[in-house]
Amino acid sequence: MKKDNSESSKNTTYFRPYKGERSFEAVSGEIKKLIFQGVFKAGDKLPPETEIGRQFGVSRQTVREALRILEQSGFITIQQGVNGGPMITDTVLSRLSNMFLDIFYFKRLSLDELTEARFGIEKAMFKHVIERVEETDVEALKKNVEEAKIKLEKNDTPFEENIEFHRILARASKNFVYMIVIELLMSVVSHFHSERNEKDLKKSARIVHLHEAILEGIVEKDYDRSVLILDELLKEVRTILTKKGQNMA
Amino acid sequence: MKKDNSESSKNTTYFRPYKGERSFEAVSGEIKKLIFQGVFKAGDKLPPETEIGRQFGVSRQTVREALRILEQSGFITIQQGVNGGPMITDTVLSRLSNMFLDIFYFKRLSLDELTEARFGIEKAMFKHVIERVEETDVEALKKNVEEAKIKLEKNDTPFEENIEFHRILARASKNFVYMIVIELLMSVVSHFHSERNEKDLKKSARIVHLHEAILEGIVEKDYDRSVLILDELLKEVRTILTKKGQNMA
DNA sequence: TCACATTTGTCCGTATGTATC
DNA sequence: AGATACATACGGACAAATGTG
Repeated sequence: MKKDNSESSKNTTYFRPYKGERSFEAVSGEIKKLIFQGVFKAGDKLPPETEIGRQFGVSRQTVREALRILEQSGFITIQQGVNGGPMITDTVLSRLSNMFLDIFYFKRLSLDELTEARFGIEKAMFKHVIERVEETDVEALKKNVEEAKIKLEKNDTPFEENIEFHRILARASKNFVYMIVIELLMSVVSHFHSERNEKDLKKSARIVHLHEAILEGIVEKDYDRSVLILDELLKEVRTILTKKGQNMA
Repeated sequence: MKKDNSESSKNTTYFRPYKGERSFEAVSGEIKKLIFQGVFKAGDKLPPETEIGRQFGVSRQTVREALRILEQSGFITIQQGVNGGPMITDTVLSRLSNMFLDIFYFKRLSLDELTEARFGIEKAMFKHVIERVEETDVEALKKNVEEAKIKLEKNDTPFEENIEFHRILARASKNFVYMIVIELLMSVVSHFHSERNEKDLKKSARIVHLHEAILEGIVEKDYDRSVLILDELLKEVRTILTKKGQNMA
């Protein structure tokens, strides 16, 4: 804060950004800290911009820039209108995925190397899936495969379902770090599927079939067999994803 | 843009955000697109805020909010002063790491599950390291180990060097996706090392020794032996990292 | 060293769009 | 439909930082 010349100087501000930090950074940092501490939880509403500014002793402009940062980081969303304002909403993972996708474009990465990494990571993760899978996970996987089959019967390609299968697997690993990493990778895959929307029912059916086989292996806790099928699945995916569009501008 | 009532209406604006998009989002999106297209490259300077606003036909305030987004995403940095202004600087990976660290705190993840995931991912990656390692990578690894040893001789703990070892390994995999993922994981490890700065020379020496052994295995392209040592190393790391501070608020 | 120019940082005031009641 | 409360966006001003002559 460079100015504290508020003529109505009854609101003495107890808030000071430390040297070198800009005011809006200090404000966004303070709010983020409150979110981390659990003072604000998802669904809670923050005061309107004017009120936040009053409490921190900064202008609305400064508050707005702070809110932009929090919004971009996935901690809040903002609504206009009478009962609107900034609201705590946990979309951090989605924002992280968007950023990863940006980097993917920016660095001109290839789907080939993405798939290669996915290959190794998913296989490593799968070990824990077999160890820790619970009944609810199996149910989710079964439901997923069923929905994919229904789409196939309607001559519809179950892209999203087939991607979701791997997200469910990640959840079943009971390791949040794997979940995040898989989410990053799959969000890129999902993005390119929705971009070039090619219908290949035969290949989709093959994938659903392999998913079903993996599911059987999981139920029977047959790690070796499951991993073999997973291998086959990923090879299949690889040929689909990398047959064209090696990298993209 | 809600207002286009510029009395000096000689600057007719050809820029309009599409319905639903806010002006500052449109501006940041346009600039980001130019960066992706290579029109702006790292080191280039963007025009000052006022000029950007003039070109897009928006106010300076709107430009500033757009710049906050680009700054937060790691595409630009900003300097005050006469030769300052927004400059294109590629810090996207660093920003992604910061966001991952935020999520790590926010979701109260444990170093234990981080290490578990790192275990699997690094082992999967290592297969490609052995396949694709080049002389420059070996040189970098050797240099790293030497620097770590020098620190040890000075009774200093080579935390950063030991973490950097794994970044170099990731580079040697020649797969940028692995590099990104490892960067995310190691940035968390680095953060916690610098937080609780405990000097354990004995364990550090042991790690450096294992790094050296892995390096030997790489040089001799002895995958099986290298992986065995990597296993040992990661187990060692695990005991160090998880002996306390399972999760942190 | 010291003034000066440039550019970001921050403030205020005002108008308008938007969603809710 | 109208009033209300909120974000969005505008313009103008001054402070602070930083490089230049």
